[in-house]
Amino acid sequence: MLEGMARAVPETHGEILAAAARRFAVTGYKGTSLQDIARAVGCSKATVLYHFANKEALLSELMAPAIAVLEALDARLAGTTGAEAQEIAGEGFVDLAVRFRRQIALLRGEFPDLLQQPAFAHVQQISERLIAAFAGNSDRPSARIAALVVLAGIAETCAEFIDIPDEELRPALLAVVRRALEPVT
Amino acid sequence: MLEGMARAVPETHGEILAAAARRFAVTGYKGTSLQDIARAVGCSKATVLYHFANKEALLSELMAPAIAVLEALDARLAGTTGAEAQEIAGEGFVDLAVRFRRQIALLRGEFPDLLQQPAFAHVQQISERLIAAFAGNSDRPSARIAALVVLAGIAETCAEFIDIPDEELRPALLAVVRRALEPVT
DNA sequence: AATCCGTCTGACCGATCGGTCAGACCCTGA
DNA sequence: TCAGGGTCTGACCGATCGGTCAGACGGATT
Repeated sequence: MLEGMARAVPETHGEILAAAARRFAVTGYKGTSLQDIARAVGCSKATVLYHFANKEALLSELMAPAIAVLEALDARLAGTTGAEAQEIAGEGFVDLAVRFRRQIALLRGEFPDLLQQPAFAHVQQISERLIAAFAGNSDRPSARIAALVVLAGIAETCAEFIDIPDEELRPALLAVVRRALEPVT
Repeated sequence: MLEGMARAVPETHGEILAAAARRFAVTGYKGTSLQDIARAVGCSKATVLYHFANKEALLSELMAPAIAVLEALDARLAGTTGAEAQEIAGEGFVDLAVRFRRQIALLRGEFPDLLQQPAFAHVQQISERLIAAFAGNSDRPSARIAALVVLAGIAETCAEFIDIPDEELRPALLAVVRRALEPVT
């Protein structure tokens, strides 16, 4: 019955997931059809839908690890204020954005739409708390504007620089974050 | 024959253009169908395609003024270097982004795709020169990374804050730009 | 009255989308 | 040898996309 052995069967599931990650990162979620993914894998569209209930399930499985890390960052942010919140948010989000560059690239411009889906129910509130942390929990409009510039700028930059090594991207992003954020009064 | 009189006929052309601007800014270019625009105007989809050759022509006419200002900024940038280039690019682009917030919002995430279209032939090169100017014409990777964070952050922030008055958004953006850019060595 | 033309529309087109389904194929255990 | 189940696929579905076209309508010109 149960055999803990490694399966010799072709791991189509994983191949589809990997191909979808690659295609989504280039042409976005809406801009990539199941046909595209199937072609990249070398199977039929029906096979993709055999391994994944629907297109949204594919996206959810792809985003799950990134969302888990985002939730962990949100937890670390609880109870912090001012400069401490800015530092934790900056270091944590740069880390996350660099590590999950592909995942960030795939929701370029589709972020508001995809947030509606049940799989991303919490992400909306988390990103609001993240902006507040970047603003040092200040409610001054200029602080919130600076926070959004930093947040969106990091995301877009990570999505753009897919190929350069982490060791080069991370410190440069951290430097610009520390410069750009409005100092707490 | 020729009468310079004001036409009493309904200016459907302008109405379609205005409705398209509003819809595109919310749901993006690809995400807005000609049917959507027609419904917002209160006419048929065929009427939209009577006044505009195709969907791309609608986009071109909508983007033309923003692109003209972008080209003017590019011309002012020619021959500048270092801190001067940073200042001109910063002030000029913030101005442009604030004024044409709707136009920027509509190409959220679709920027790379839409650049392929012939109407935006030069924009690709202009935006590369703009990034170089933000970097103070330095080729250090950290300077270019900071430049992209600023450029993308401004664009996304303007697209997000559609409703707040210009007088509030502009100075806050200018402040974060001047802070964030890497000082020229 | 007849004509003409700018404006507008419903019906239709081929393509593509996400998704379904019956059945083919093959390996395994009885 | 046969039955069962996991894997895979071609054919198909309804919906929607951008775009086309023949013709209806109405006001101005002759």
